[in-house]
Amino acid sequence: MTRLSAELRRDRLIQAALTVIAREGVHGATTRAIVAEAGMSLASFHYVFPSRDRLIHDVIARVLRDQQQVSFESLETAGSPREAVRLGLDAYFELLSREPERELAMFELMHYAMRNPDFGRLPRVQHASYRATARELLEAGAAQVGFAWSRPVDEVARLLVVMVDGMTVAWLADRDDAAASLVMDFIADSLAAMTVPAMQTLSSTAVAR
Amino acid sequence: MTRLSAELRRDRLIQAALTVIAREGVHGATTRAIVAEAGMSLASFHYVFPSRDRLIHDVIARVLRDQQQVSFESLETAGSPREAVRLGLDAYFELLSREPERELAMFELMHYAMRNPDFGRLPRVQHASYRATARELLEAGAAQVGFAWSRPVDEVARLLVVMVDGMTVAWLADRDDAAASLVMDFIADSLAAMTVPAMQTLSSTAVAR
DNA sequence: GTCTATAACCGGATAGAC
DNA sequence: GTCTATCCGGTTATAGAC
Repeated sequence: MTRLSAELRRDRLIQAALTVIAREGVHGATTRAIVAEAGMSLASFHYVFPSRDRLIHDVIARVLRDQQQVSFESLETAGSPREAVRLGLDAYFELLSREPERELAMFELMHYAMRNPDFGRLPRVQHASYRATARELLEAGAAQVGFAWSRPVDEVARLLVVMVDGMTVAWLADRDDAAASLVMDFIADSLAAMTVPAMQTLSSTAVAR
Repeated sequence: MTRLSAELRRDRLIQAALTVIAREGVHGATTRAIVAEAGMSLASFHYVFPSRDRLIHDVIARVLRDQQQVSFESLETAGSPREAVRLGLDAYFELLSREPERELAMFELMHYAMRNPDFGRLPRVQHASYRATARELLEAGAAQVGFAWSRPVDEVARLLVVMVDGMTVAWLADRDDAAASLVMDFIADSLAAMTVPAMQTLSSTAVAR
């Protein structure tokens, strides 16, 4: 029909794939389902992607790129480290509750990548990207509220990702909001215990043990 | 060939399925691959299972049943709550390191069940089973080493499962043993902070806040 | 570049002989 | 009860017209 550039077509297919994967799972994201979602023909798919696996690969890469745009808004009203962490967790949980399939899809994509040797180090990169995002948030929170982390921030970021991932897995399985709230309280308490009041003249890294 | 009872045949197929799922993932566990692993014909499969999905369902149920047999041995030498938790975590990590695909398979099975409405509450049950096992270990550890949990043990169990799941996801993605060790130290410290010295005359539940 | 049509294959499930 | 042979729907990928 209308002539589209290969780049635009790739973008649309990746976006459509993400939608279908969230709705039907990686298994249900067949090339047919994806092109139907994108409103194009099956042949057009193979004009821009050599294979379905290559598309899945690029979907993961896209997710990693886009996820960097996290919101720092929720931190602005926090009065204490604990509150800053708790507000950030609330914002995440709100996202998780609104689109559970989206988060489930992230796990499915990671596991799919782990099973396919062609995906190489992508699972590793995906997890590193999560930690990098967590680190940014932790540093932004510290700057915003005025405190420093008493451990290397990379360590704190890893612990945060571990706990948030675990909480997500649990909530996806049992959909227990109250239990998730309990876990978030625990996370907030744990991270708050890793902070020290800010020193004006020293950078936060210099304060770390 | 040799005549087998339906029950025995079911057992063998479930066992074979578990092997194939660990090796190839849920996606790769086709009926053909499973019967090849079990050394029987495709028709035999459908003689005892109405469908592949029903087999997957039963595989999950089997896993839940068998997992109860956890080892309490590692706790015996512990001298403190923190050490007890750390030893338990070491034992788990040893298992994870030895058969990573097995743990990956557990996640895949849970996610597969989440995507299929026919599986009903099975994901919920699966997670509840993990927590129940964690609870048993926590109670055994307290009894063995001689301390009590200062929070409801169900809460502690949930936090433990959340952290262990998160650690597992992270390690499967990046295979970073040192980072996992750091996380296990954190878990041990966190749980140790939730203990109080045992009172001889009161049960541990009576001591909980 | 984009489409329709089809090749080539694979998977779950079944028929029917033994 | 157990097997071989087959059906049938669905999947990726490609051929070839426009």
